[in-house]
Amino acid sequence: MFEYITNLEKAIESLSAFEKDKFVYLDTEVAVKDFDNIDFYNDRVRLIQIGNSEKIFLYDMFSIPEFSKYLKPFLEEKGIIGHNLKFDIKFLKSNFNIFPEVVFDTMIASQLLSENPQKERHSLSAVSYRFTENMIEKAYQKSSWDLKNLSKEQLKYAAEDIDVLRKIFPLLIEKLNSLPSPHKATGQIHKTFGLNNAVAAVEMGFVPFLSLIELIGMPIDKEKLEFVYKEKSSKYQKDYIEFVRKYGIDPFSSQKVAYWITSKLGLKLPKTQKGSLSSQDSALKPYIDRPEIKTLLEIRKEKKLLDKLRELKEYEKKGRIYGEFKQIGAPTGRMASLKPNLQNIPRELKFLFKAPEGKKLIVADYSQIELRIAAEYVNEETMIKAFKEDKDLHRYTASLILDKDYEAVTKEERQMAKAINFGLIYGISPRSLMQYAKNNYGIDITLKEAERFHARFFDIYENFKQWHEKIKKELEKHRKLTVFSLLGRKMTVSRFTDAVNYPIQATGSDILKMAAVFFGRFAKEKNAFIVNLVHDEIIVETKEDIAEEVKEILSKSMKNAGEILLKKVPIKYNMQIVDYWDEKE
DNA sequence: TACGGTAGCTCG
DNA sequence: GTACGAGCTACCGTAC
Repeated sequence: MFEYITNLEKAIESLSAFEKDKFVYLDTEVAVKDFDNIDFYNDRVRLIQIGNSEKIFLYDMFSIPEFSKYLKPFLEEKGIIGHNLKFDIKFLKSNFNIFPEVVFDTMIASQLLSENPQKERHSLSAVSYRFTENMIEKAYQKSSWDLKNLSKEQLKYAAEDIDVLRKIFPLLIEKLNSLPSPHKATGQIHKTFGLNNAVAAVEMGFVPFLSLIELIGMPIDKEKLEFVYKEKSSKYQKDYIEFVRKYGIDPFSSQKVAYWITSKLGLKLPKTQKGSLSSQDSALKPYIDRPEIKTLLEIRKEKKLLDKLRELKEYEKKGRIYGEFKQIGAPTGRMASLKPNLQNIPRELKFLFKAPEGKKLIVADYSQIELRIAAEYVNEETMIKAFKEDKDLHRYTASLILDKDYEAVTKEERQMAKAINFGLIYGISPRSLMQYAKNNYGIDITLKEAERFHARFFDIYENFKQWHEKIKKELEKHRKLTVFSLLGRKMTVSRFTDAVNYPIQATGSDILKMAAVFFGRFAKEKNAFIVNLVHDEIIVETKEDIAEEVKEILSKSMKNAGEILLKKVPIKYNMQIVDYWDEKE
């Protein structure tokens, strides 16, 4: 049963029912104008539902907006259990300046427990069905929550979600706690919910701060965006027309381009998988010395940048871009960014992202984090030693493979070694190494040579060899393998390359998320906010006069996070106070 | 006309 | 035997 509250006194009094609870269940219903385009600043919260094991109250925030004053200390003290709390926290923060930090998100929990988090659904109804086999009705979720009088059905629906949370929470906690966890969860979240799994504790801690990132948005120079768009647009149109006039070819018609290049220009092109002639950029690159090819590639590049500019323009609102993040976007725990994707902004456009007047950006990234993780993960002493001596790892690998002096390694040799080093993380084969060298550096090496480099690499870094062999054996035997990040994120793989890559990539995401949580907590009073996260990079927006202070906090956060998981390999990161995202280097 | 899958690009 | 992860657009074939 539930109680619908529209009276302030009753509302205040009702809170005493939760006196003894460490945590409460929470949900909100919001009057949203357009569900495809939710406006977290202008759409209004109608209901806040709060419950414990016995009671459920539905607070009508249209009737009692003053109640938020009482709710703020209450919700910021108690633990909060909810489903997809990023949504609720964004509204609580924007509507009432309420920001709970001790939370347990049942959606995140479900994702962490899933063997295939991308392919399974994690809506409240899906999770409820998976864990309790109860079907629930979500038809009222998008009903009109701005009606003067809410219907009985709406209220019943609003209360039901709390009831579902009550049922699934203990099941989720128990399952999370039964996962192996090499690190012990500590702190408020662990204490409040009895959550012992460290990965889950980090993810839960991250939920409020990811909510803030989305709510605050990434600052962009609107005027510059408009200007650059217009400029590039007219240049592109001019170049495109000029090209068609000159050569009679549409640079985007792959068929015609391939015919033109092979028949008219007499050049050779590789085949695509389906057997037709390939005219993708990489196939044309070898002929970049020819002016017509160079122009063609330039036009394609212009078009791509123009498309991206159009996309940014579309999402820009008053000098900011409010993107979305999927907290667990990949099985490795990496986030995904969408609407728009702020994690694949072309380098050439990063200068558009600019701190507003009186503000600065702090742009920070971990240096070669994945190689450092790999060295730690397999305890590869030769590589650990190189990192300890602060060597340029690619140059170092080249010098060992080629048996040359560290100083004598050429640029090309270093590039080659870089490919091998990266190949290590991805589980490269000699064949792909050969392909890579050819495609990316135009270096023609034979399969034999690639095999020799490959073998030499594993002679030098012995523990990597043993690691790879162990994985291969296990996979042959069982077809499947469970691997863990250094924090303990669990992933089941069936491909060799995944078994090699996942624990490394996942440890990187563990570190970044921990750093973001530390920063969020340390910088709370500074009014400084993370505005973007890109796998190994953190971008903070801060007032100019305290930028140095905030930079120190960020530095500490990144260091602490890294050192929790990397005990043998030193952490390294770059950090700069700038106006533009691309200002560093 | 709407949808699903793929290729090819961007980033890490 | 397979170099890892993501999102977005354009494009193409298929279903209605």
